[in-house]
Amino acid sequence: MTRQRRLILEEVRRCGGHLTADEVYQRVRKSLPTISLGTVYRNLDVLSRTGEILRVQLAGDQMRFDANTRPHSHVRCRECGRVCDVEVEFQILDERVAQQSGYEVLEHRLEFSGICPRCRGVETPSTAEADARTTRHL
Amino acid sequence: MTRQRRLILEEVRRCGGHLTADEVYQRVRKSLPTISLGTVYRNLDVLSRTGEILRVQLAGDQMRFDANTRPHSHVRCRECGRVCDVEVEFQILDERVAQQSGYEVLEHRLEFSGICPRCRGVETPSTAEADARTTRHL
DNA sequence: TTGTTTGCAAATCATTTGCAGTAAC
DNA sequence: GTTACTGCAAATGATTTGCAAACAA
Repeated sequence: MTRQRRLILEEVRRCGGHLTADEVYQRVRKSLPTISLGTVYRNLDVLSRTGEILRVQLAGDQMRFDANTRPHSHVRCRECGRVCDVEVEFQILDERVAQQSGYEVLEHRLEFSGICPRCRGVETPSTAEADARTTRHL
Repeated sequence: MTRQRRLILEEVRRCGGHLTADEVYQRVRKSLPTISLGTVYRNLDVLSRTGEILRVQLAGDQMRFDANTRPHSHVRCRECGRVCDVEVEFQILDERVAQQSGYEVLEHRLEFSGICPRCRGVETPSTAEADARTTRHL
């Protein structure tokens, strides 16, 4: 556990959202200006292998890293890129897929997209609450 | 509609599976050796915009193109990379996500992964049938 | 000390783009 | 005869890697 690795992990945890490698790099650089982007990539890789952070791969977007390691899905806004975590019951889907394909299903990856409350102009107290758990991916 | 575009569309349709741009390029080159990869990319882009083919984006894999334009999901085998189409009922999921996030959900993208029948060594007549609808992505 | 990790720079690899020439309508 | 499309080659951008020096155990 080097200083670099500790700082990277702290930064991903502090943000709470879904950071790209470069975003992590820019943030860590503030306290450790000599760190290199390669080191950030290598450490994000190690940390996700050991299960301390989660690798989030949204279609057509860079890899992102999340301190919330509980498996979960995402909704992405097509207008502003904002991303929100959601939880969905999958068991029935997995069974259905196994039945159709004959595969033993071990994992699923689900991403929704649409228009977020803010872009729809319907920012109400209840949607504002959801917005708090949200990350903007431009 | 140029010769290039027609040949590219034919090739995607003939294969039936999920081809990468480079795979399309290699195949079309057999009948039109002077075609360039850039042209293939540009035409795959046009054809997917006009809805004649489908852009398939599996996590951590290159973009692929599919003649089956009906929206559908995929199971990918972790052992051999084989990919099979599946259809799943999403309406309930979309509603759940909209409720949780406040987003207006327009689209979802779902990918399953696990072990395919062949890799599990349980190739039976019924799984062989599913295997026929399958594409291998190495 | 011994294996791991670093910073740096160069390499990869899929995809995109600028441009001048060519083909479609 | 425009306008869109092509081939080529170079640019892009995220990610990975080789290497010698530096560090953590």
